[in-house]
Amino acid sequence: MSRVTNPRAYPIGALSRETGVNIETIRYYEKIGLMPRPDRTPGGNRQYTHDHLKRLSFIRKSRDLGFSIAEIRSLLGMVDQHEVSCGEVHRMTLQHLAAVRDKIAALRKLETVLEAMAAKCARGDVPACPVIDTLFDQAGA
Amino acid sequence: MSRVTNPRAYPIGALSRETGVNIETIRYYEKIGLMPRPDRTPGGNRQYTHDHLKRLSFIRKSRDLGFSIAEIRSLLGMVDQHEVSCGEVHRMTLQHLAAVRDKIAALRKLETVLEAMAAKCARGDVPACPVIDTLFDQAGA
DNA sequence: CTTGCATCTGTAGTTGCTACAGGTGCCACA
DNA sequence: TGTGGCACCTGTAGCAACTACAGATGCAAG
Repeated sequence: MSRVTNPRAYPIGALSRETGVNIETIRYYEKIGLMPRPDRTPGGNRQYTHDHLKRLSFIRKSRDLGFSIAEIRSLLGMVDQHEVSCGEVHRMTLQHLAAVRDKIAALRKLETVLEAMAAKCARGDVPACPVIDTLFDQAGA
Repeated sequence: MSRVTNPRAYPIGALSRETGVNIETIRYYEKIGLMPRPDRTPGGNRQYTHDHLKRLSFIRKSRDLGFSIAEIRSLLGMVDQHEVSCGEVHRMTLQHLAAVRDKIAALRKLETVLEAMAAKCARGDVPACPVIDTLFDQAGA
């Protein structure tokens, strides 16, 4: 009985390193119920398993893909209930894809406007600033 | 002396309508010092002038272009001090443009990945969900 | 003078974390 | 066996940029 801690368990720091998710963020995910509460050492330190690692990686990747916490919760909910409805997942993916495309389109417009503004004063310092003028021009949309 | 309120002044609701900025947001901008405190009616209601309208429109447009509150504060600071350094404004615009382009590039990548994921299950409901599988694949980056 | 919408203040909630403060656990090394 | 010191603990507050109340007044028209 020399070992009190499970040799196959990771402390939170290891999980953090492996997944690239901040320690505070891991605890935050636990608080909001996205990650299950892990076992603790007698002293109270969290002990994670490989399953936790897989789950956290899933969350991390989904976040990287821009899924919201709510969306991830819904995806994991299906996984947890062993009721992965591929149709539903597909629908969520497409919906998210549409949102991403909208965002790209909006940013492109923005890019164009910014380019135009920048181009106006590209010739150096002039008394009146064209960028400021543009922003102050007519009261609204 | 029949009129107590200035006929050339707008109440906050009118300013909101003209600029498309939420009433609560206008008060918020005042609280954080982005908008100056307007005069009040004897009863305490805010009375805005055309200058306020111009300034708020400026803020609105800048926000629409994705400038942060801090950036707008800096732009307005130059305006307020009658020291509009066109070079500095130009620099800020270009910097912001670069950030926008970075964001577009990131979203494009994301779009590609999401498309690929969605395409995998486009053929209908299959026992294992390819999207979930992709997200669960190998533990990390 | 009443009706009722417009405004008022102040606080709390949103999303997704991050950053403390002030305390313990754990483990290797002597 | 003791101790140094990093890892970890809880809990709270802060970030951006608002939004959403609650509960109290202002103001103008009929």
